[in-house]
Amino acid sequence: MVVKKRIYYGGFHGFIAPVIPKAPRSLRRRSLPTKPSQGTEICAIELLAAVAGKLLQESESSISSTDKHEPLEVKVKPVISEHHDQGSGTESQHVGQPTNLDPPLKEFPHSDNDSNLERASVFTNSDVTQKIGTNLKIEASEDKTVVNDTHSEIQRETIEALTPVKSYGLKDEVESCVNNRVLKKSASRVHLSLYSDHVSKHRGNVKIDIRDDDEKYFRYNHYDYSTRRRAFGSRSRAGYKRIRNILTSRYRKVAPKPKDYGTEVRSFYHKRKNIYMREQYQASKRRKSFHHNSKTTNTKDSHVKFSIKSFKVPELYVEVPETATVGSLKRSVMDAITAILQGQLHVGVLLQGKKVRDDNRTLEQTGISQKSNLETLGFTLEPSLPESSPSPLQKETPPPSSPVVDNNLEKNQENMNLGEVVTDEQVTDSKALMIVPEALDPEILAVVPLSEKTNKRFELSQRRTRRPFSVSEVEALVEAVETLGAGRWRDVKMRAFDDANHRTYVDLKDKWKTLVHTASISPQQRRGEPVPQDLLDRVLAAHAYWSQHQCKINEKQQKITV
DNA sequence: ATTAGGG
DNA sequence: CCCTAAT
Repeated sequence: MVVKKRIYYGGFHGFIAPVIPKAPRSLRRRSLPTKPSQGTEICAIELLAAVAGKLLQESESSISSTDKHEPLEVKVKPVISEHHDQGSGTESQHVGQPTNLDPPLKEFPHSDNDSNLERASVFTNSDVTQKIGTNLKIEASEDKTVVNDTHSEIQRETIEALTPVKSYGLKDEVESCVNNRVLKKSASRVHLSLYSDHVSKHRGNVKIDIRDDDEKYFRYNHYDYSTRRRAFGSRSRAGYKRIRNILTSRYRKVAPKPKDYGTEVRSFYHKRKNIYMREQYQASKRRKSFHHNSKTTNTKDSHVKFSIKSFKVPELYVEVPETATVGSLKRSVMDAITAILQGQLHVGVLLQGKKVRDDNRTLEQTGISQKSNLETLGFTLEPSLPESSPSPLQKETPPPSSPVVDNNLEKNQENMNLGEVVTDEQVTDSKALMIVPEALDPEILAVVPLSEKTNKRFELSQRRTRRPFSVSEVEALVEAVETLGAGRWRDVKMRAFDDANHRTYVDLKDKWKTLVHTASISPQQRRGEPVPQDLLDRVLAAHAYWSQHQCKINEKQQKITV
């Protein structure tokens, strides 16, 4: 029998799942805001991961609401750091001086914790955003005849404009982050510099769930001011179960079937911590820059002027052993960043969320003009990585920007099993791409505790690959329902799909539902592999029959009860 | 674990 | 397909 969300408390291969008392769903889902315990240290790295997760969430939610350019407000409460001894300065002193790595908060008069938070927020907005943002200015002509202004041109210029960023103080920023094991202002500062785009566009809060190696569980700063988003951070436990289930499920054919790692896995689990940073840079939809008074404004060759605040960058994946030195962590982070920035970069052009593929059309033809909505113009960086797992059976090689590592271990395997090809036409979703600095053991990765957003990510990626019913399957289903009736899906499953592990009775039920619908609409409206009309007729007949049959049963039952 | 139905 | 409520 196929199990999806079952908990195996026996643990597998030495990995013991935490026993969680079950409560009603409504209660379990509720996560009460919890104040941080006093004096608890937050590792900067974990904060980094948390912020990254938060930003990821922000970016995801922002897809549907791109117009909410609100500043990110990071509600991280610095627990340990002390500013009492710091003199108070004026705020304006350091604004715009990002290279100053001194704790920025000391510039503000110290009061209580809450004001600390505010200060952090202020700092990030004023400082970091400016930095990267002002570095990229691009100008392109709208008219091809005047200037070579195809998309390739834009892309080239974009890369050139990006170049300064490489040498620019990114490294210092990152390293200053890593230097602080205890949460300090500079830590959050770095995060935000990495996500400067979000800083300028989103408002949110950060919740940090930290679990230590002994499964203790802390929740920090659950300042959920936003009502439009579902809280994340209350599902770490569930995430564990998820992972375990995934590994043990026959449906989810995740590649890593653990060998006999036994205690090895466990010790590993205690040794390592996973930092899973995913970042989504919302492709900058920069507003028009304002050059209306310029003399060069003719009617003939209008130019498209815009600036790029930041780029949508694929996720960063960083894994570091807990026993590693801080220095090596620095290098790992640096590697991940440089790998993106120095690798073969491609620039994708997005217009209204859709990728512009034709490099040869003019901006005008594509609809990119100063008059039109330049806010919807965006760019993505698309590193091209070496194929991690070339699958000979894969008929269609995914574009370099598409997910390579992520959950494709599973997908690839399924593809091979079924000969199916997953075509990711979600061009706007070129997010999942990992930079793995060091060789990564997927088996271990799956067992290592994952941070919250990783869980979410993992779960999201676990949607089963679509498997359209074949005609023969439909035939079998129809036959079974004809004899057993609609509603006895478990019996239908056992009768006709007992050996098809990937078809649950829910699937069969759903399929029947769609079959009935398909049969009742005109052939022109149907999609997918056409189902023979005679089968559809049988569907309708069976549906009608069993509907009536059900009615009769109900009537009888009613008479009996009355 | 199954069933029913909405998303 | 997924998710949930209700059995």
